[in-house]
Amino acid sequence: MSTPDATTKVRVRFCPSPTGTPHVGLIRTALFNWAHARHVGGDFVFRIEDTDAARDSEESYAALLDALRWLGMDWDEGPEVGGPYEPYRQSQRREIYADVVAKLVEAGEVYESFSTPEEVEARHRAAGRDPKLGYDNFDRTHTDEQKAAFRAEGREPVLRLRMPDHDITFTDLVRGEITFRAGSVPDPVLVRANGEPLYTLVNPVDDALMRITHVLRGEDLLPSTPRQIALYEALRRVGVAEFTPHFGHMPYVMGEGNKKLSKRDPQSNLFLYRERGFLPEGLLNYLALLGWSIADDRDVFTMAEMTEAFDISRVSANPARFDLKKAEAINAAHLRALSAEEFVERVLPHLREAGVLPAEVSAEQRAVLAAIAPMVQERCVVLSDAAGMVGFLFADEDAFAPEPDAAAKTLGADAEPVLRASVEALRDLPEWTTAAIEEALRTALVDGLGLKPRKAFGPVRVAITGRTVSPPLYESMELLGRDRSLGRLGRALESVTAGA
RNA sequence: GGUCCCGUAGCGCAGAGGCAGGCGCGCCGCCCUCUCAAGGCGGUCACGUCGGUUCGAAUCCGACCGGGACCA
Repeated sequence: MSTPDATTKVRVRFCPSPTGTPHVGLIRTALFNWAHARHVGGDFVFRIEDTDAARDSEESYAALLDALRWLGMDWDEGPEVGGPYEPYRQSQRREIYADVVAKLVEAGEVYESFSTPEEVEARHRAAGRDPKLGYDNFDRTHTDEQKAAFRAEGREPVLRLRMPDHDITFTDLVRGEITFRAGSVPDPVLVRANGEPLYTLVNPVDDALMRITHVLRGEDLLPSTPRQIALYEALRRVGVAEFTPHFGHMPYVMGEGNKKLSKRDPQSNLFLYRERGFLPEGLLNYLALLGWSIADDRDVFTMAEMTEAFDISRVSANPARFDLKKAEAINAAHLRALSAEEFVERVLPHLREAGVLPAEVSAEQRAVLAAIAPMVQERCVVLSDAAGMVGFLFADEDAFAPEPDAAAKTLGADAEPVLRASVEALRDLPEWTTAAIEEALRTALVDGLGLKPRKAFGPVRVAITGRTVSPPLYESMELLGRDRSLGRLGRALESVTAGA
């Protein structure tokens, strides 16, 4: 088999079908292709396989571009970018396929096959073979008269590729040498009876025409590799392909249980992660770990580090399980690594989305956010977590009320003396700073009332922030301001007194 | 049914003929502590089974078992 030599520029491709929302497994495939291209300084080609009119949609197509752009996986050739092998949507390449088919027919690489599945099965049965063996290569040797006779019966033939009668061996970039025995792969259909070319034909033809050197794809396509290699051999003989690419098959991404992560599983929906506030670099980092690792003692890294280190031969052949907890942990690490300014920028859209901040953020709101950001940042796993933590700072006083669960837990009758003492201690505080607030509250509650800190500050926290879990209390109060803080403590005190 | 891939802790990855008790996530405990995080310390948990080759096997070979995929 003639494979691309060292002087051929490396070209990889990502060629999804636009059916539905991008799947994290699909994105992992894109990532490994992209990383390989960037690592070796090759081209990353983006091609859309939109030949299934029944399942493809324009929304899905747009979603694919949106996904790659959000993640920062730039393509050197493809939709909206162009390139020397246009067009990059299969739906616009039909004449090309017709032309290739004509060459294959003329060269006798493919043949007309008239058998129905029922007839194939019947022949297997009659010969005492397993009826489920698949196509039996029966139509390989028909004469022109026989074919004419079939046509006279009203039959229309499909076009099949004649598989070679030798073993097919190739070196998988991920798995090493793999051999398919001669005769174990039946002659595949390349073109339907109605003239429609199938994936079997179209995918390798485009790869050949686009001079793809490395086909890195999911393990599910491994069994189709022998017939593609056979097709490449035929395409080379008719002058369509220059070489047969290298193949590498990446492991499955598994979901719960022992099943491949399904498209219908919400865990597989890429955009759900974006909506929750995963960082592109965090998600990508996690996805990279699905079958690859940068080192045995490290798993948080940037995409620059990944492209520097990525080596397809070090990808594991084992199925990878998608672990949401781990994904979140990796994302949280990236979130913490952000500068405070960057964090504010990124979190803003999520705060607007949650209704915590208005579309037009005032300078004052921005300043408050910037001040609380460092304390919130290290408490977030995803950006949307921030909404619940900073909401209390931007709430209208009329509308503000502690969360019912939090209130039920900490604002009972025994909170009354705590809240009363807090108001007393804070009312005339000379300066409203974190340090002063802390000292006043400690003196009043811990020393004065003899309470454990946990008991002392719980009711204050809920009165001020509305939640049992919040950013650090004194800083929060300083930012809230004296009037609003005292107002909230006062109202909490009223409700406690009224309830008692 | 045929073909192909994969079995190292709950999960993800290292280890590829030489003492497996590695790293990260998770979980548990402790420290820190105004809550929750973060951080620090400690703990928990693994080579699918059976043969073979070898002085020595997670690693090479074979069979089996299990999981998965593709084709029909």
